[in-house]
Amino acid sequence: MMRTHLCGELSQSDIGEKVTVAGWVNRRREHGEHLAFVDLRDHSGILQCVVDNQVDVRSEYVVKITGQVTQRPEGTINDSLATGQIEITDATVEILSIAEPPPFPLDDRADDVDEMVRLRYRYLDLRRSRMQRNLRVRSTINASIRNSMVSQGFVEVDTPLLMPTTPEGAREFIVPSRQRPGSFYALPQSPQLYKQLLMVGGVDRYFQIARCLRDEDLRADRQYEFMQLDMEMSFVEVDDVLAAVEASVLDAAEAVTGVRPDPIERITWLDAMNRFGSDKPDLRFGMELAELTDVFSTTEFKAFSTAGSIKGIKADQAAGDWGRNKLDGLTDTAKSFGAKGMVWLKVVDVDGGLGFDSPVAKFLSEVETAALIERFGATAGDLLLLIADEWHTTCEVLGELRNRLGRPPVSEGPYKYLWVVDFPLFVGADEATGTPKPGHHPFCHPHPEDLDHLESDPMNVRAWAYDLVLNGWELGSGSIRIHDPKLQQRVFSLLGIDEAEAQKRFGFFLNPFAYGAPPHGGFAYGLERLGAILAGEDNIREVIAFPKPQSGLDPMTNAPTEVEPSQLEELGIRVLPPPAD
RNA sequence: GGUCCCGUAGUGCAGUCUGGAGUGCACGCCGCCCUGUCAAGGCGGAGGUCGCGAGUUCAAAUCUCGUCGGGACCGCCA
Repeated sequence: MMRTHLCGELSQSDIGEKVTVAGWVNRRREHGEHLAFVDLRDHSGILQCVVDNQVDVRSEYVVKITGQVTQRPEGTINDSLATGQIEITDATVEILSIAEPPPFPLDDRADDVDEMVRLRYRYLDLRRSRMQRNLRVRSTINASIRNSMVSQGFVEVDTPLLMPTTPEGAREFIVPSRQRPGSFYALPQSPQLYKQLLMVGGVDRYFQIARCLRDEDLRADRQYEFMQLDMEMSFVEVDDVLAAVEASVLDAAEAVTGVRPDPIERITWLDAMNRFGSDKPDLRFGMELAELTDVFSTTEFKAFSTAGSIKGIKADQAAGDWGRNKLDGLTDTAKSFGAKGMVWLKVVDVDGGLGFDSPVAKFLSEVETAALIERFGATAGDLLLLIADEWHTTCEVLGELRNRLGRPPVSEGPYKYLWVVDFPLFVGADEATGTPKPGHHPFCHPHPEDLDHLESDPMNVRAWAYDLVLNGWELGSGSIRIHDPKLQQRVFSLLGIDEAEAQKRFGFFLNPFAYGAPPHGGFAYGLERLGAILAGEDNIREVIAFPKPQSGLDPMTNAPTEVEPSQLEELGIRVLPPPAD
């Protein structure tokens, strides 16, 4: 070994030892001809070495230093450094690599550097303690999840990256076949189909730390490629799946933070929408939606009299923070989410009681005003926001407004995990055909209590489908799957898919179910999202070694690149000229 | 496909509204000095296509239009 110790693991108990450490020169401080301090950095920390200033070492030089661990002289102890009690003296320095000055400081100041610069030089960015910590958070999560799943009797199985294209769901990355020019593989959006076939194959409990790829626009919480803990179990009900997933998530969280979270609360999708206006509510703050439809049952106010659902939220003592311009902006926000408008009311003192400062105050009766104040428990200085629309829009818009007004950054504590259960089987309808669209995916098992009205009232059929939410981010989702071909065909029929089309689109997946499929269900959750939140980051790029910016163009490798004409020739591919505008 | 914000030295910024010579700050870098510093200190120095291209103007970092790049979000992500 080239070294005897890591920089960060040395302490006062090593005083007197002769050691060899190696790493990068974090900083050098010169003090005349024969004295300089070199702060040596490796992934474990920083260690001060006292060296002869005749040695020419500069920032980011890679050096090996041999010397004696020594107690620092009185008055020179650095409390802000973990190794601040000690230093290496009688040091001999061997330069292993020289280095150009880095394009940006490799300390906390780089947090403010343009992210493109960091990504272009990601290999330098990764030397920083923040990135080292974040990669190790990811590693800890993977290790504890793997351990948790194995200890629960799950079997780790790899599934193919090259698979057939499937028409449903996210846009796929496709890979041309050389041996069959004109045909293509698709990279998996998830191992969904394979893991269900593993259940048919008797694996019983499967898991995989799986790479998934989706060719959809990038976001703070979305990359083209991401990792998920993917799992599937046979002979189980909803509670069994949730318990297995919960154990792995809590194990991972405990391993990273040192604190085991409380058992995860559950809420139904319907309650989540009614109370928080979201299917991924952030429970770190209140500001729940208040039901107001009944308050306005006989109202003269036109905008309210025709609405199917009226709800509102209250921002405590926020009236002063929201002037006309900002409220107009908030109204535009509400409209951009589909609302026809937004009513704001500032609660003010009027003689003998409370009233409203609002453009619509004059349209509200005394009874309605009093009922609103009472329903919200409002006091002077509060700001009320009301939305009147069809139920789903009312909820969703208020959920968005609630987040705008009250939501802390996702990375801020405390951690609030939440199961959202009983999702609807169908959400909305296809505009062209009028048939319902699957809420989760077409293989999701309807709730047995709702099977009697599957055909007569499909939009009110619940699914055995569930999501895991952390601080308002969807970590993952899952469901109990349909294992009975007859039930599967009922669902397909509702989706407007006849047997011939089902065979064509999903045949390779459905036919195996004729050979004896066990009841089964599963789940998958995103490891970058969990990692980011546990690492205190609000962007998953910060916990990915080599992420891509929103354009998907890699500033470090310049991918994607053009390929040689001969490569295209071999694949039977001709590229169209760029479209003329 | 859309909305909003950003782009000035290697890095972070000020200057832009109200046009007047690349005017400036901090860090970093290079050289010299310095034997107890620790995001050391002192002195000196180098470093600029104000993202790019048009337009307006006697004059553009500054105003206008376009374009490129980046970010947040909507659509999209079964």
